[in-house]
Amino acid sequence: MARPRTFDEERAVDAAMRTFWRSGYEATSTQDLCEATGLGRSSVYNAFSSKRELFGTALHRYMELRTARTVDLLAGEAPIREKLRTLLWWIVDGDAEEPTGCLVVNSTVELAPRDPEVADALRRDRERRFEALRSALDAARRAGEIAPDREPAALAHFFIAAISGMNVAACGGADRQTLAAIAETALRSL
Amino acid sequence: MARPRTFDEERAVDAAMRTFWRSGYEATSTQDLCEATGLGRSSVYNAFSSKRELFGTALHRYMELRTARTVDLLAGEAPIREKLRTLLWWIVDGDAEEPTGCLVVNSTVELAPRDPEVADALRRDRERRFEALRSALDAARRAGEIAPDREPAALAHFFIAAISGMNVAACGGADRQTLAAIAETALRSL
DNA sequence: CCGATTCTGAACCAAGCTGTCCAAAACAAG
DNA sequence: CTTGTTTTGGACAGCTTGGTTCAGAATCGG
Repeated sequence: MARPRTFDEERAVDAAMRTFWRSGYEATSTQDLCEATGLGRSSVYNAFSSKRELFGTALHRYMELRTARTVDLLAGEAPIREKLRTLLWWIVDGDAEEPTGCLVVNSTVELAPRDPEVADALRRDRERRFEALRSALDAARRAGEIAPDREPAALAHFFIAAISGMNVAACGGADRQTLAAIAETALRSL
Repeated sequence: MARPRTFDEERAVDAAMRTFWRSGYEATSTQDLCEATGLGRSSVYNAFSSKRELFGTALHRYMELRTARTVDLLAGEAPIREKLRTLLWWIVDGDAEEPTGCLVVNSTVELAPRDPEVADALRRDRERRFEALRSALDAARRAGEIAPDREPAALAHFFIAAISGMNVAACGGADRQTLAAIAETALRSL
């Protein structure tokens, strides 16, 4: 009963996500978002209300994609060392199609300290990843894959931090070899 | 032979540094810088040329203070484990007077990917820290403090990444206990 | 005290920002 | 086709931004 949208909303969110990811929230103008999505201002504001709102949607999409993949991996059957190696090597071999680094890390640094809503969304996502890690590590400990004196929760926090650190290094232009060295060293704390 | 400045330039840089540190480069307006330093626009522009330039000076000052402290610590006589523990615990017990996190990490994430000059300054600082770490680790290995099969360079990269990761966690609101767990776990990779 | 020079505060500027508005176009349903 | 609703592009508005200008205050050497 009305004119239908001529663009794919999911594609638009995806384009916006990459733009925020590459340039950060503040350095991305609404003009940039229009160009990235290929939409006019009206369409963007009509569909997403505001830059803030669109950022929220984009961040949500990013977290959903990434965290779901991580949770799946950790819930699998492989030995814990292999799971964690896979996790860390996703960062070593980035994706040439995508921006360097990680939108979650970038947003934590740029926005979390001064935006409670973003901070909260990030915290929820982090807790999801933490739980997945902790429970996989706990299972591995019970299965005797890792020493019984290792604290799963501490290890989970540690791996989250190691992953953040690798993403910061990637933003700083670290080469594959450096990232690989970090990954392999981190794995030795198991 | 002319009117002297009525403000302390170093103090002004310090105030600007904290502002960039707390809010990021883009989110800090020149107005914010005037308020933080207590100077008028003319004075700021007369002394520091531009926002970019002032940021550069502030970042330089930050890196000099931090890295000098780190290099001193690592060049000291203490056992390597103790040195590294001190380094990591500087982050666990932050400084209530100062913003959370680390300006170097924040700038690496926000600016390095799109600003070659900043990226270069950050890279030089990182190399200084890397060298200090690597040489301390190498000395420790020769002294038998750590296993001979540990690669000092890999460990150095790893600790830099771990420190970055802890700073990201701090930005995300991690509590002392979490940061302590990360620090202690990282130390186990020695 | 004087002249040269520098600093400072406030007004000012152009450009870019986020967000709004509106008329026209495009469609679905009857 | 008509009617009703939504989308769309482009113009527009109000602010804020980083940066400049300039007149006058301040302070130095002489």
